[in-house]
Amino acid sequence: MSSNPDPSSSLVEARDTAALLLAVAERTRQEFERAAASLDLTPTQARALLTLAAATPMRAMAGALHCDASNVTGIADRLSARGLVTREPDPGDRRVKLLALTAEGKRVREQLARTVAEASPVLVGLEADERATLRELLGRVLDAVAEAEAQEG
Amino acid sequence: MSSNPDPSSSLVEARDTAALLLAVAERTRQEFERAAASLDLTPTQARALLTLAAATPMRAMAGALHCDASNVTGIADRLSARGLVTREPDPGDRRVKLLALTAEGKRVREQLARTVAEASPVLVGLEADERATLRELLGRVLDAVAEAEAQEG
DNA sequence: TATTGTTATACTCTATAACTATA
DNA sequence: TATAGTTATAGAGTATAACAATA
Repeated sequence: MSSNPDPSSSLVEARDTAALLLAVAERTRQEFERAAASLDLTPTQARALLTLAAATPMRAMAGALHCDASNVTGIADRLSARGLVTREPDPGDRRVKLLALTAEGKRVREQLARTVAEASPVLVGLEADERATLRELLGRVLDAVAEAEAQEG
Repeated sequence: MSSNPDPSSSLVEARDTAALLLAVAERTRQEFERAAASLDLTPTQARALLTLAAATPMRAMAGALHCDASNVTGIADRLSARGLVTREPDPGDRRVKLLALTAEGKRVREQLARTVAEASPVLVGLEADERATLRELLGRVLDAVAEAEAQEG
């Protein structure tokens, strides 16, 4: 070990990178929360809205939000009370209810997506070519994580 | 606009980068939550613990957690009930209570920091030189955000 | 007067367990 | 039997407003 300084210093820099990513992630979360609040949405409601590119079974919504299925009832209730989503029957399975955006829901979702994108930390401080590099690296990270997940189960 | 394709395509790629960062941030949040849960901590409790490198006034903790000061009472109560923190008087100002880690709190905090670092998405999928590039870019993003914040107030 | 921490209150998110209607 | 959605329940985080102790 002492003959090669790389292993330990590599560990250190890996942790530095992890800490930096955690800080940026924290910041991103904060901006997301602010963007959601500007539209009177909680972070969870905002995440649910962004999930609804198409009508989605409530069970699938629970999966997308990484929460228990019982939570989706309340989340859908509150979005529904604001007129942003409706529960539609699934033609193929009468147990299933599909969450679908109303016209107003679509408007709010688009505004949300715009606001979130505009508030992203990457829009300040990086040039176009640097963003390209960042995109490449982040894409690799996501792919690796997805692959690791697929293997483990 | 049509004479120069760059502005619009640049906007598109900027949004792609923002979306990618959001996805990685979401993933990071998820791993953080899992690491916290493995030590029977909620995400908020874990964030509070990581803040406590040194004894911290409750007011400052509220600032670090970006939450209202009234919340810190309950968060400190629960950490205190588990024997991880204590409330110490501030010698210089009798209104202030300093949150300080117990010996057990220090142990849990260190274990948490280790687990969080090991679970970071950047540890899979990136080589050392790529992590160096990522570190450079993320550092720039953080700096730019901090600067923008300082200007706006 | 202003600030620190607390309490009371209300809302949202979260998981667990038990229930119903369908499959 | 198994699955989709709901309800009941309980704990945690969140903000607002009002309060006591201290500055």
